[in-house]
This record gives sequence, structure tokens and C-alpha cells, in this order.
Amino acid sequence: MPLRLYNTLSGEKELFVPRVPGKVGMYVCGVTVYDLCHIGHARAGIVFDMIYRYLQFAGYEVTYVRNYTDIDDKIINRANQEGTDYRTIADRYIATFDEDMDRLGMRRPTLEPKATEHIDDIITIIQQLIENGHAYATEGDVYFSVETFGEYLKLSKRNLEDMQAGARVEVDERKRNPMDFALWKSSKPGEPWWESPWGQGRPGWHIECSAMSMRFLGPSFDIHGGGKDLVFPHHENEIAQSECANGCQFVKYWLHNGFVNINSEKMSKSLGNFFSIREVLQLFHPEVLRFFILQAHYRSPLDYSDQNLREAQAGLARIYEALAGLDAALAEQADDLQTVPSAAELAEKAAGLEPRFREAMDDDFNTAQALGILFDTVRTLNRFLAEGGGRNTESRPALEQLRRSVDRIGDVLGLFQTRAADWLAEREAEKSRQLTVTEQEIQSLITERAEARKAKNFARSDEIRDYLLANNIQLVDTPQGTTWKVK
RNA sequence: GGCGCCGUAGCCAAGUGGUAAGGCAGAGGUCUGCAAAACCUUUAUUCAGCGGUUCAAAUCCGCUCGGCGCCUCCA
Repeated sequence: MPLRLYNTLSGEKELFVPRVPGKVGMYVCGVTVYDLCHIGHARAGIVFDMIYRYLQFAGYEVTYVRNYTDIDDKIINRANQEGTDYRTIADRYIATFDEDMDRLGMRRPTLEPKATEHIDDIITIIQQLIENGHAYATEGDVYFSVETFGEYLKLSKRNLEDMQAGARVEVDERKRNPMDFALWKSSKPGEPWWESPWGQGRPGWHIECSAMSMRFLGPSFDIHGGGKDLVFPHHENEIAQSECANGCQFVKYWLHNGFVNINSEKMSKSLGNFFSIREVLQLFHPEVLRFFILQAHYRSPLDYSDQNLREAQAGLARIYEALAGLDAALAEQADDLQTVPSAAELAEKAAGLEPRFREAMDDDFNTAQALGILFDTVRTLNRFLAEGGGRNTESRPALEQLRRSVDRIGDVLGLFQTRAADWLAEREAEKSRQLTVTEQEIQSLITERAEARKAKNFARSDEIRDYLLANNIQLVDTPQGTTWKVK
């Protein structure tokens, strides 16, 4: 079953054929480190983490490079605001980015280079571009000449005339074409700078990604990813720089994830409608956020709201509850010879889970469908356990196979990384912190209610139950006695 | 103004030519003294609207309406 993926460059789903059999080079644009990351960054991170994991699961040896852009106008502005230097700002937000990504359960990329560690590479590429006639220096700045690259805008499928007609770019007399973009910027007094053939300055935005991808993955590699908003100008400019410098195709497959929206509008710094990752993680478990993101296809827009996250939490809990039931069944001896009605269906679903998962994932990483398949399997599992098949001898291999498959799938999606029983217990503990009644009081009321029930004094028994319910405590009657949970 | 995307049940969301996955919420059932929880079952003759192509359309084409994105920094 071959992997097919949607390539922004062709606008179609294509068969994935890596340049070198069995190996994949993947570059994903990281962040410009000048502020806290928001949910949009979390989506990009999680989506490409999932892709990274799935490629590995599919047997590829993956070199995954994700950069930090640690020199940029916004970083300098932020430093000026705080009266500090760019390095302090960059290092601070690299640290917070790493923290956020770790909390979200992201597998670390193979390499995480920083732009400022590749200034020499950047200068080399710019020199090549000048020699090739694709770039020109003027007053300490260097610009890329877009008119020298016939295929410019092939990724975003536009043309220069239309762009200029609706352009909101400021006119710069020194540019040959208003669309020309900076490869190197001369430094103003007080700004950080590096020595270059064109004087003291710093790299423009875009060139650092060409330099770092080329350094670690070569002039031509398999997959380049990032958010949809990077298609133009960032990735378009990367293509221009890299292909003009190297004279070969830069990237075979371009992958772009959709935005996170708030009320159907893009979440962004400029609109001010963003939630930082750490804000959201105060309210929801990291896996809930991951589950929420993976429930939509990676290219679709995704509306963030408290309500939607709560629904994701309920859905994830459904799976964890089923897994807890599965674990409990497996912990017991299989000594029951009585076959239950859904045994055959369970065996079929257990055997089919992984193939069906792969089929969904091979279709442009359709995690929404993959999770649907998982839920479908969970329903059968629940029925099987409800029928009392947990200790059945004949079904034990299917149950074990199911558990292994869920583990493997969870490993790809970055979900179910906690033991099911622990996850559920943790959620209960979280809720318990908001209790308005002491556990002692609850216990004594449970005892009193048990006595009332024994005496068939149901009025008193119900009164106790209602009182506790009003305090968010739900009594749970079981054959073994009464327990309680926070509602 | 240019380019592009989207519109599937109360909500979220898969599905790109073969007769509508899944989740949340709701309803019914099992259980229970009654409940709750849990579990099971169930919920779109129909895919924004209109027209066309086809044996066959949510899927392809055209138009209309509605929402959004990029064209400036942005994952």
C-alpha cells in the first residue's frame, strides 16, 4: 500500500517516491523566536511530528530538520523594547519553544539548526547568486532579482503582473523590480551584524532556510513543510534562491498544514486572537490538544474553541476508558471457555485495525479517518467486554493483538502514551482539586446512605445523593459498594 | 482588484464518480429501590442553492448565495 501525499507544487495527491529508496529528507520551517508560541504553532508541530513518526513507522529512515530563525527584525524590535540584545530574546524563546514542544509530546527532529550558526553558508549562497546574475548588491544590501527566475511563483501559482497590480509593497528605488526580496540587509547602528563582502549586515528572511536545508539535506531533497501561510512569500523565495544557486530542483514534495481559526478567522499575532500553548495546556491535557488537532485532516482549517476542546476530551476519554477495560481484561487469567456472540467480530476488527490504519494514513496522512477506524474498533471491543468475553480463552489472542496494534498506532499519533488507568485516574484527581466537600464528609454520608438504603429509607438515601450531586459529587453504586467521582 | 480554498446531521468531522466513516450532544434500551455512571442501540433518502454531464454525482462542469485565506509579518 503506497503512500500518497498532496503536493502543493502540483496541486494533486502524488505517489511518494523518495529520491533515495528507504530514506527521506524532510525540512520543516520552525519558528522565528521572538514570542511565545500559540496553538497555530502547536498544530504545525504536531502535524509534522505525526508525519515524521508515520514515515518512520512505514519503514523509512528519516532525517528531519527543523530550524530556529534566531535573527530577524522582530527579534531585534523585541530586544529594543526590552532594552536587551537580540541573543537574549532568541535564547529565551528557543527555550520556551522547546519546553512547549516537549510538553506536547513531540519527538525531537534529527537536527535543529539555528540561522545564526550558518551565516557562512548564507554568504556563500548569496555570492553564488550574484555570480549567476540572480542577485545584485546595492548600498550594502543584496536583493534577489525575481525576473531572472522564470519559474518564480510556481508554488503559489500566481504571476508577477497580478501580484504587482494588487501589491501593497512599499516602493524601494534601489530594487530593480518591486517584488525583489532581500538576501542580505546592511545593519543600522546598534543592530547585530556579521561581516560580509557587502559590509556589516545580517541575512534577510528566507535565505536561512535555503542554507540550512542545503547544509543538512543537500541541494535537492524530498519533503519540505510548514504552515499554509508560508507558501508565499517564504517558500516561493526559498525555491528561487535554492534552485538558482544550485541549478536543480530544490524540493520534490511541498506539504502545508491548514490554520487554526477562532470563529472561522485565522489565529494570528496581528489579529490578536491567539491562545498560547501554555495557556491552553493549563486547561487541557497535552494529548487532548493533540487529539483535537489530529481529528481534522492536516490541510483543513480547524476552529479552536473551549467547546471543541471539551468534545475532544470526551472523545479521547472514550478511547482511554475502553483501553482501561482492555487492560483489566488482559490482566486476568483467560480461563473462560464460553464464547461470546461478538467474538468473531472482535477477531476481525483486531486483525483489521492496523491495515485499516495504514490505509487511512497512506492517503495523505488522513488522521481523521484513522481515528474514526479506532473508534469503530473501540465500539466492538466495548460490546465484547460488556458481553463478558474478557476472560475467554479463544478470544485472548485477538485481545492481545488489539492491544499491540493500539500501542503501535498510539506511537505514530503520539496518543495513548499514558497507561489507560493512570490517565483516567489523573483526570479524576484533577477534578478532585475543585471539591467543596471533604472526603471524610463524603465517606460518612456514603455510610449513612448505605444504612438508609438497607432500611429502605429511600427518601433519606436520595436526599444524600442529591446533596452530594449539588456539590459536584456523583455517587456510583456497584455490586461491591458505593464509590464516588467528581462530575 | 488578482489568485486560491471551503460550505456534509443540533455541533465537530471523514468521504474526489458506485449509492453518506467516526466523535460530541440528543433519544431508546440494559443495569438500578429509583437514579447516576458505564455499556449497547439509534439519529442525514441526503451533502449551501439552481442547472448540466453520466447508467450512476456529496464527488466532474457552469452559475448563484454564504464564509475564509494569500497578495505585508505570520505555523
